[in-house]
Amino acid sequence: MKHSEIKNRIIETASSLFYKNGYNVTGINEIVSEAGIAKSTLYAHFRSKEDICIASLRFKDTNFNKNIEEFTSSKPEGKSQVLAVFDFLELFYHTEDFNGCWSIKTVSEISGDNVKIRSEIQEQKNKFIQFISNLVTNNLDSIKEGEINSLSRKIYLLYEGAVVESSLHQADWPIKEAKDLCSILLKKITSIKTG
Amino acid sequence: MKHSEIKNRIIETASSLFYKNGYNVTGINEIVSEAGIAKSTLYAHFRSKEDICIASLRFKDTNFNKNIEEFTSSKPEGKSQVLAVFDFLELFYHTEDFNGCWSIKTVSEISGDNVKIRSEIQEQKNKFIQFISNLVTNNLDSIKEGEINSLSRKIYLLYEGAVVESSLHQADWPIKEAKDLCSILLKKITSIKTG
DNA sequence: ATAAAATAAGACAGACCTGTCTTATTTTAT
DNA sequence: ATAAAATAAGACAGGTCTGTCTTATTTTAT
Repeated sequence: MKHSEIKNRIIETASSLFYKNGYNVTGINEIVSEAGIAKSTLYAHFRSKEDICIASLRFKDTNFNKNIEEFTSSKPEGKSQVLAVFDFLELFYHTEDFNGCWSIKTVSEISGDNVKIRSEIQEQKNKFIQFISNLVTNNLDSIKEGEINSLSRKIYLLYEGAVVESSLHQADWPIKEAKDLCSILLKKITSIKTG
Repeated sequence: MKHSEIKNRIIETASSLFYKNGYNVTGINEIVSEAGIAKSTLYAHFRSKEDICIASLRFKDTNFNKNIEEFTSSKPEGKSQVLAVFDFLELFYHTEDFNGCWSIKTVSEISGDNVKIRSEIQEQKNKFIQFISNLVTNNLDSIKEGEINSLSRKIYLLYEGAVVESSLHQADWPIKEAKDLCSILLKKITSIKTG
């Protein structure tokens, strides 16, 4: 196994365990044993568990962005491409290893003054809002410039609520309700323009 | 201090520490020392840390229900009483010790197969949805019976998203956007009836 | 007043944790 | 081929954790 492959293996193993079982309860020894490497090798690649956490968050984020961009851009342009984020979530929900939002799970576990992890997550979420903003801008040409931010944040809120609540209730009604409400919101936007 | 007062003291201390610092990182010794009692006393009142967790969740939930019911019922009847849940949240957000949603923080930390804690939280959330449902029923007499569930769940989603995201971003725009979207939703409901 | 119950204080077991270190082996680079 | 780097394996330190147990003191109940 190549040097960089080992690093990736650590990140993939850690992010999988963190997501499945939680950050605090997942020990270094468990990561090492699951990845099939030596502990000294892990600490040759990362200085601390916190650094592994950051790397895992970035790994998850990169994957997520790639997948949701691929999915939404494959849908027909217009409102349906915006609503597709909820279809994407529905697919994710029915995945075997769905366990809610890894970011929110992680911030729930860390100390309030851990700025490193917290700001990493905030940045990722802001990028996601920007992604929604682009989606809205590209697909709803009737929208006013000054309304994009507010609309994007609302859709973001619906998405985030749907992830957390579908995981909590172990049901997909939050996803359906969020999509439904988003659809109502988009109708209102376009009806103002055309009406 | 009376017997029951000690039990309450344990619950209040634990729930405060759990909420502020997290469930897993808060140790029994810390609870004991902060409450100013002996460890043997704590274990005379509770069989395990998990039992303290359940008691703390119920304590928080009881308090929350009392406060939000008091607040909303003090507002003028009609839409504004429904929207008041977001004003309540805004007040809560500006509280010194606001730290997001304790339920979601807790489920984020526990193992996926911990049915005891998980189902306790699910029940609490379902009661909250029921509270919103009552609020909607009492204040929007134009609403159809078959729409109450769906509407309540949507408002619930908005509320939950607002709590989690205002905590994550350390800003209150999620609360304002959630209230705004709720307002849009309520307008749509009533306009269908009157229009 | 006296027996019973509750509480305080803290040692202790047994298990876990993170991160460091040593030693031996394997891989890589030149 | 040979020196340098990377990895394996795991002991170890120093700390944490939950829950039990003992002993002594205080409170409660009758």
